[in-house]
Amino acid sequence: MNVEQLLKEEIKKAFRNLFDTEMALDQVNLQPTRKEFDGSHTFVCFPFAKISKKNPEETGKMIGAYLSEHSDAVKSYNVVKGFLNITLTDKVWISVFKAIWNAENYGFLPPSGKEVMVEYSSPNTNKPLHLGHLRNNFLGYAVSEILKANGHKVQKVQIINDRGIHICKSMLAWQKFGNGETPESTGLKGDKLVGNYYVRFDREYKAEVAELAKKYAQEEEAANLDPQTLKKEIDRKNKEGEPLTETEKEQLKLAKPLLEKAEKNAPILLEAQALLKRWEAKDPEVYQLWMQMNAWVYEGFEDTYTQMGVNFDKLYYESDTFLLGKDEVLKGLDAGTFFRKDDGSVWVDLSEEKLDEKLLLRSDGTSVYMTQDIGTAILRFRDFPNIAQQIYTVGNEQDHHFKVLFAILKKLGYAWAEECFHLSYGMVDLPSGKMKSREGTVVDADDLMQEMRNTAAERTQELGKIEGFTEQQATELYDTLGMGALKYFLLKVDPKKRMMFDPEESIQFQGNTAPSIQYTHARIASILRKAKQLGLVMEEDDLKDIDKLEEVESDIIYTLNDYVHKLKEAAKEYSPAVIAQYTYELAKSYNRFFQEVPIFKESDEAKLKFRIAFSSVVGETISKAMGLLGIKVPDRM
RNA sequence: GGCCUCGUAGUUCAAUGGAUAGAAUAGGUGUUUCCUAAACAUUAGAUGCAAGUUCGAUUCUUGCCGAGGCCA
Repeated sequence: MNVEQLLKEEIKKAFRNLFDTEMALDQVNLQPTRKEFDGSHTFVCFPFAKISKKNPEETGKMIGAYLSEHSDAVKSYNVVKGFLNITLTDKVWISVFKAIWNAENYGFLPPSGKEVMVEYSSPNTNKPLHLGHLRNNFLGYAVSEILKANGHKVQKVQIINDRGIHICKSMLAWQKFGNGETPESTGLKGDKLVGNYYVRFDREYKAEVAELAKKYAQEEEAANLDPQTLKKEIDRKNKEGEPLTETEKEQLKLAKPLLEKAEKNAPILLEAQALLKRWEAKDPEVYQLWMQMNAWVYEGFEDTYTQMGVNFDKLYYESDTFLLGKDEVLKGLDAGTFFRKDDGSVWVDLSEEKLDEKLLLRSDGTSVYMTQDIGTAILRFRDFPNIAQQIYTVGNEQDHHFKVLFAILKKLGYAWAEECFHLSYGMVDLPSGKMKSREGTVVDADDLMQEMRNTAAERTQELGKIEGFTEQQATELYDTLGMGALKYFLLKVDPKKRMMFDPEESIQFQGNTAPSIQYTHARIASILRKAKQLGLVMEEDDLKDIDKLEEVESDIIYTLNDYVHKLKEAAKEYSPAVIAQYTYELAKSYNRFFQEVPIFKESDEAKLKFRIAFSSVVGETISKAMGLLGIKVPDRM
């Protein structure tokens, strides 16, 4: 039974009989009653004053009086400043509970027949995963689960950016300075090892740029100028808001072009570019090395994904799709959708879409990000012809990129482009500001996850909560709690918003956190264990003997009933935060119930059994909701 | 320079145009003869500034200030 629907029907009737007006059902807007007032549903009367030709206060009173007289469901009402608050009878709540309790698969909607693809993760293969990737992965995974619970079929995929200049940089540094190091020889995870060489490349590169720029300065007869050092000093001053001296301004004008020239001509960069060319020409030696280093990275990523608890149905590799992208661009060129400039580069004109011109192929024929994204999108729809929608979980710094991508696909005549969606999420900031790998202010994903598990272990041991646990059970619990805390922290914030992560303060286990919710679940599990021991099981008939509920009980039934609404809302908004907030509310109300209402002391057996069944439903709902977020719940903690 | 986000308690986050702007943390004060105190109860504290739209604006519009991003 749907309470809201029922109530709306009744209000509709009230309008018909009181004001002789026929309302559409969706005109009747109910909202949850704020807790400082009595009631569960609130009808806002202001918009209907015109229909009733009475003031809102009067309108509310008339409807309320009508309802309490004519409807079995309404126990009482009150009107505060034009807000009609409706209290339903306990009988209604009991039947709502019964429906949920009896439901075969409560919280999972029937199959919709819709199939969607969710892309998430999609890292570069030159660096280990960091905090930003964690938000991405948890978000993509949770959205996938939410869509599944809404009855859709979901394909989880990612594109691995395994080609390009970045991986060549790591390869080159490894060739030059690696001395044949491998993950085995160093004991490092593969992604970490490769990442180290990327950093090494950058260091060498910077040194060469500084050297070269100095040399250029000497050639320009500005022997005293050290462009790199000058630039650093000026950047620092700009950042801290210090004014620049006149000499510095003069020197900067001189140094800038020299520096740019050096950045383009540093020998190590030229070498990396040469390596990329050889890779594109499928030089066996280069290819071999590339496969080797990528294999290391994948192995490392695989480990990190396992820790994160995420997975994929299919992986796409940029090295497989970028050529398809080129083909599509050339086809588009032939068809006149794109145009070629004098230097041979290929462009698309999107001025009609209020976006400007965009490069698709460089003058030397090499592809850009856009090229391969076109290829990948097309390939995916070939692989999965039934998908209605493609969702890209990518940070909001790419907002413009995706606008352009979707516009291009539309221009190429792909109807499905209309249904492509960029699930854009905000950056994760540190107290020190933005994460920058070059400045070493990155929070490594593996390290952070380990730290969370350690903290969970410490906290649990402090509280003395692992009596009777085996070593393995304890380890599992620490993982459940630590990873839960981390996932919940990153998911409870609206994905669209940028968020702050303070490593010190973010690791909390009290309040609006996963461990606190998990704790509620463990308490419920404890009650259920005891009930089982006592052989207490509720039968449907027991519900007939209950005619009165505690206030907190009907509150919780309202919340349980609201789960499906939240599930739909979360899917519509692509927001796991909706589920996170909901779960916390539910756990919080249950904690109040736990505190206020005794269970095993209850002398009325029907009530006692009801409270056990009721607890069980709350526990299951918590478990399901947390499951959507990829968070496990323990039975003991 | 053009375009796009975002400004809410000390801090981290909420609020389909609705009521006295919710939580959590940090700070006060309480609650363990009772099913797990990672809990509960209680107290104090906020919409960047200025206009406009209306019965009503944190939400919509414009301007300014501030933070971040994208495109050159």
